[in-house]
Amino acid sequence: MTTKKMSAENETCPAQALLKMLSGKWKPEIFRLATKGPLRFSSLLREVAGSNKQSLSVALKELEEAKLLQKVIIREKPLHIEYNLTENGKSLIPIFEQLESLG
Amino acid sequence: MTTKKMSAENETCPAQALLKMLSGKWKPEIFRLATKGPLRFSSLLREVAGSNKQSLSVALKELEEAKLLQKVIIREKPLHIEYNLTENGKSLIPIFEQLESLG
DNA sequence: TTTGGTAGTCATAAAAAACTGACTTATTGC
DNA sequence: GCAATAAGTCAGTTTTTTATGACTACCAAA
Repeated sequence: MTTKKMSAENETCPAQALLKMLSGKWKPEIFRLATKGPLRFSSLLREVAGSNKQSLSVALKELEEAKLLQKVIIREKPLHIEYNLTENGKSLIPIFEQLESLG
Repeated sequence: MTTKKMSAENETCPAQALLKMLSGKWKPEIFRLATKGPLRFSSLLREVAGSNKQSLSVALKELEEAKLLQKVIIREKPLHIEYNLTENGKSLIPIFEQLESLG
């Protein structure tokens, strides 16, 4: 069963995992918005220009799996879901701000 | 001529450009090696496990275009080429180290 | 029980990134 | 001129990422 191409993720570079967490077309902006406050799916869809449900869904899931965001069900007026930064996510803010300051 | 899909790069997130400079399968490791000293194509090909000429070539070109690396022709024994960090590239080192420390 | 809001999933298609092996260019040493 | 070393390029293919539109699930109010 030795497949010719293994996605064995031979990551020899420690920074790579972190970079990957924020890589792709939508994750950086989603992360930035998350630093401003809780996110809702429908708001993102409206506010993130050019985005689409599927891509946001994938990006949110990946940010969640990377433990940068966490999903919270809000049992209120219209029941909905919020995405918040985890402690892990918050620890990335200073680095993110440094990146922004260089841009 | 309104093409349905424009790659208009609507980058509303300032950090995104920086992240993009180091995105992809090979650029993080190449950058990390560049912080240790000058790079040569053939050495990279040997040292970066699983890489290949084409991908390294593309990655180096992108790092060059992003002004993180610069190409220098070395007129010595066997004439060859070196890739060095630019000042711009060096300014990223602290951020990169922070990323590594979190990993 | 139908309607409306919220938050998605699914199958499929298109675009971008990465891989492979053959081929190219430039310089040096014999 | 001929081979060797270094640094690639090129065409074609595969893999991964992103996009589209239709459809689903949950709850609440009328």
